[in-house]
Amino acid sequence: MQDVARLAGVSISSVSNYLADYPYMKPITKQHIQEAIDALGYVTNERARSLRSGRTGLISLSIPSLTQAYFAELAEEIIAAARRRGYGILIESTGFSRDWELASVAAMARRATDGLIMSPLAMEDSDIPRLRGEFPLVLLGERLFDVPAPHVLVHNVEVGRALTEHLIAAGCETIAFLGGVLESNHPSAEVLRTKGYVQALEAAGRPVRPELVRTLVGEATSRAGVELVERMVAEGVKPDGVVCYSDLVAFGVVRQLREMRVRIPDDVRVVSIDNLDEAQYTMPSLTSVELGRRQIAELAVDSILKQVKEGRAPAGELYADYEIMYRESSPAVGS
Amino acid sequence: MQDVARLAGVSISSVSNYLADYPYMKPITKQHIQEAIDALGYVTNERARSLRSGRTGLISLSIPSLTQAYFAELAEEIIAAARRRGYGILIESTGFSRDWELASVAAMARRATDGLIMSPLAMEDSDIPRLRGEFPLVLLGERLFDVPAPHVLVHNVEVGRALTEHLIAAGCETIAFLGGVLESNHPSAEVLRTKGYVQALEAAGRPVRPELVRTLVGEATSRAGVELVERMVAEGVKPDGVVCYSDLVAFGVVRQLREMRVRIPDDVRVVSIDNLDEAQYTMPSLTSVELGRRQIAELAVDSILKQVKEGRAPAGELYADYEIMYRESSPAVGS
DNA sequence: ATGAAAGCGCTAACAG
DNA sequence: CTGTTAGCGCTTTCAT
Repeated sequence: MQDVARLAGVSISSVSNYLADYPYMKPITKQHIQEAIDALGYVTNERARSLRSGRTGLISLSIPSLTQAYFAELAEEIIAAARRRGYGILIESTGFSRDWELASVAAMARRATDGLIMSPLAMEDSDIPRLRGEFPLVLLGERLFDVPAPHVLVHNVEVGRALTEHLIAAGCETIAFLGGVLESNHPSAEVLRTKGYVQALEAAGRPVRPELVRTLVGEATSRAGVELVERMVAEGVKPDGVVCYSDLVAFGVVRQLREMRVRIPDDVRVVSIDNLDEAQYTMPSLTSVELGRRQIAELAVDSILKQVKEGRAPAGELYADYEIMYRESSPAVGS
Repeated sequence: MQDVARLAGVSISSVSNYLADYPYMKPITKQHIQEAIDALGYVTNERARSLRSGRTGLISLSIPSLTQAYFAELAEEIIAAARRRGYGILIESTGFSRDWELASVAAMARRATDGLIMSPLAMEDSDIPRLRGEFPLVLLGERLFDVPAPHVLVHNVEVGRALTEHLIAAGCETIAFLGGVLESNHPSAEVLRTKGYVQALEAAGRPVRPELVRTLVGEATSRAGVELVERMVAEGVKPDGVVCYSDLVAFGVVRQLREMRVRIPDDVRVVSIDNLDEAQYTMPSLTSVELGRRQIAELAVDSILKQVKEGRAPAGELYADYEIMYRESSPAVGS
């Protein structure tokens, strides 16, 4: 920068001003500086800039695992949203471990990044005090509500309700929820989505039959979807409409139903949530809810950037819009 | 740090020495410093450290897309490998675009990270000069060989050969390669894997029948796999063994074969490459090659760290070991 | 075995 | 509109 200043015949601070788009500057001066920059191939050293300015241009993203397609696709959107704003994303994969989640919070004190977007899945209420602090923070999902920071949320209840309403409108008589949880006071995605399912049934004056709500045993994989269908059918439960907790589960559900020669959507309609890339490519393609990942990404990044300027934002809820993407497994019905 | 020094009754540089594990230091001094650090809750400011030391503790990872499961899972391993060495990973998703790939190279001049691990898929030979420079660099994959930097590679030819040999040993008479490319001088993964397939057939004294090598039209999705099978069967080509270019393609291949009531592995054995997480969960589970993602990750990160110390390494090839993971779609055969 | 001093390269008041 | 000045918080010789 010294060299640029010398070559341009100006002071070092004019160069700095130029780089910062300082408005009051003679065009001729600008031009000289630009020429010197080009001649020397100068690029600013981000390390020095960040020490002095207090900003790194980086945001930490702490998510459970990139191996889970939903998180990978969300990360992709967050990277894109950050880049549009001139920011970079440092990814920390926490593997559903409380220790790693806490580690990524602790790392904020080291000021290697300007803020943290995190999906706290393993942290406990007792860890909430550690999330206090001045650093910009955004939480993804409905856990840990008492943290003094904004939460970016998905309309889980409404999504469950909308999908169920769609199946009702399509004429389904017996609607199952695979991967749901009926009784619980923990506000997990499963519970909330199931709540929406129940609301829709009740609004339609239908009974909620517990044998139609099948809870996942382990992780939400397609194998789990296969098993859920096997067990349900073995018990003689035969729905003509199925809401799946997630696309991964739905992939297994669809596969197993076809295996059993059930026609989709003719015999059974299948709908799901996540709208993974792969949902377009299955046979049949899968009707699924786009949870607004792009919007989630933008809300989260924008909130961080705002907090960088104005300090930690208070607790609050930012909701993303969802959309049912109708595909072959359950086409839209004309209203 | 000032405060810590004052409280411990030592100089600021002793604190720095302590933090750097300087060996010649009285235990009592160390203890005082540690007490002061604990009392004040001091943590080093990484920004200042990196300005002075020239190291950021971050590595850039430039890959096409996290939406592609293979890259997402590779990224996961690289993040883990970096973390084990105290490093963080900044992910840049280039979306197969040459401009974004070049941007992530250009960003290195800004010194926001210590090195770059990149998968150059869209860059051209004419861009090679831009990859010259002093910054630590590791290339993933077989493209752009004339770059003066180490390449981390997968034994593509051998993998294609080993899978084909396995099918031959299993008694398959008619072996197809779905997603292969027979004629080409570009050393892409498709071409190399197909070359291995050809080698195995020739070694077994079998003819290479061009109608058995089906080239993908668009991206390697499961939908493409479905279409490949449809077209092949429509042409009357009916293999009893299938090597798929990747797991994603294989998912579609398996789905379509079952759709056509072909039994796997009884009528047709199916093998593939990538060993995605999902390969264990399909029906039947998929025999697939683990390309040694973990080793790829460690080789790449270690090379970067070595280059951080010793400067850009010369061109060279680092190979990861592969392993066939036998599953239901083609169980191992007793030799 | 410890301390003093000199910056790393840049930004941000503030003065002119 | 441009230049001077004073550091950001740490590491790193080099003395002692």
